[in-house]
Amino acid sequence: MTVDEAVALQEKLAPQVVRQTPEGFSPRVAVGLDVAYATDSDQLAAAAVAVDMSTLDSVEEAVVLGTTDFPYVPGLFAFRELPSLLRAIEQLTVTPDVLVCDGQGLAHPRRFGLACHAGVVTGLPSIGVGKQALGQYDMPGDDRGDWTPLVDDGEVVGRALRTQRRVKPVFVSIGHRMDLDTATDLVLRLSPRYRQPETTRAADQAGRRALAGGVGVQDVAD
DNA sequence: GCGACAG
DNA sequence: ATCTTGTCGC
Repeated sequence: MTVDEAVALQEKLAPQVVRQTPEGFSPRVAVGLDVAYATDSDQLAAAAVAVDMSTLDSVEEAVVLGTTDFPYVPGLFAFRELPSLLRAIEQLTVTPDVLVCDGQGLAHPRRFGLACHAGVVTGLPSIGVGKQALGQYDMPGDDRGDWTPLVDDGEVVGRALRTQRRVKPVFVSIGHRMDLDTATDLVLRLSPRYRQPETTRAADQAGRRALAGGVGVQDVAD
């Protein structure tokens, strides 16, 4: 796929994003998505880790090895990571109630970041949690839970959210079948101790673990 | 036109 | 994203 085709696909799928959370949404299983890259090759490890929302324990993880077929282009991030991430999600035996992506959702120039793309193609609710913002924002207060709107082109596309006192904020935006308040609440619940959600941390670790040791997918359930 | 630009 | 251990601070 070319850059132009990728942009065209985003513009075509963006209208399909549902900015409303399903009735009675009460996720029991949140799935964290992240990709780790090898230093000396084009190999990557895409990880999908299912986390129990009540205990925040990992209940299952799937990692798939792949290669980078698409270069890193700001705005087209999903075309680099999503193909492998979808394969990882398929390996899970549990059904995700919500996907937690490492990157932006609606906070994207075409309102279709990785989290939106992942949500739309799977039909699952999803949210995006980025470490860097695409857009403008004022620094939120110092306390955990403090937030300010993330604005792009005059539109509120997400929030700069402080998940830990005096720690740099993360940038939350909706992916699909989700609203900002619910996404914010979810991210806070997933981040009781560290800056990033446990879902992202678990997926990050699973990914680099797979790149290091050749040992493949492990089910961490008892 | 120029720079900045999720991971 | 990746190169990387210990260390200062709450």
